[in-house]
Amino acid sequence: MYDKEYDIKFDNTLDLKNTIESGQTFLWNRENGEMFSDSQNPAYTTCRYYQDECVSIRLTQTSSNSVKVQSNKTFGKNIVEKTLGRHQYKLDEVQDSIIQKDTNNGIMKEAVNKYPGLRIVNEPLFPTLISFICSTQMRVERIHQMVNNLKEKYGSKLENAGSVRYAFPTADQLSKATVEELRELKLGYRAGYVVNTTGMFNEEEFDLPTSTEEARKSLKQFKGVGTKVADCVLLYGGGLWNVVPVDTWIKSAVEEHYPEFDSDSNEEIARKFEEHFGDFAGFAQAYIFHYMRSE
DNA sequence: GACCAGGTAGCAA
DNA sequence: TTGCTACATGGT
Repeated sequence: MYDKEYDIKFDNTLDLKNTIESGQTFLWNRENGEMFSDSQNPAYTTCRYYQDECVSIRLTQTSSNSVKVQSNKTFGKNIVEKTLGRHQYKLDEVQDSIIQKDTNNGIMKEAVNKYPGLRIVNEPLFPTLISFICSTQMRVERIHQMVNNLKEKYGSKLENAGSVRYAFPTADQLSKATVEELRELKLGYRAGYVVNTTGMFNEEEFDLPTSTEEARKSLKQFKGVGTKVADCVLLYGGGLWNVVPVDTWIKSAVEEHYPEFDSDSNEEIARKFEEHFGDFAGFAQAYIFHYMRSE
């Protein structure tokens, strides 16, 4: 299945497991065993479209700052570099920035020190949009299950040497789904949002505006997309690192550790957090989120 | 059996 | 604008 193999070395530390399993992306699966359970150094697989081709990828961590990429296509390497931010930034500079700006050096420093290789992923837009529409009022484990259900029912199947992989469906493929079918896949009330949003989404023409505010507004036109979901899409699917999605975990972290950012409005918390931490505020959010959840 | 999970839409005031 | 409430589903 994989005739291409590459090593990617990062300038700074990379923690593959915590990056992929910290609720930023639901597009990867462990090769053996369930996600979000104890395991030392799992291999991850995904299957996706790139330039109209279906690409299968297997990823393993080989040292504290390198991964091995196996793929059926040469550009499997490019996909991994984009997803994990090989060229976009130096993680130590990002971490220095948010720790220096922190008003509660205790918790932020602790979170960064606990997960020094945690990065922000950069995944394709449409799968990220649908994944986070599914995420409302759901546990991370079940979101992952819903995404896998969508892949298996509507995505392209890639089969070779006894292993079977499914790509997340394109908007065109997913447009065949009905609300009834999606309810059978346990999407609950989100089924209608997914059908509606998929119908509105034109994969070729949709382009995220460059300004954060305009981009957020354009995402919120889709059904099931409010501020929090839009912000997740911007951060994990749009590469906008200044954006801070505020959910129940961040809300309680703010109440406990950052009272100066607190407000009745999650949107106001988000903007205060963004304003304070600046360009890398989304990283600050990711460290706090993962740290709170793994307590 | 209540309560909660990476919230949002729809409606009233 | 702000403040309710219903919404599917499964785990604790």
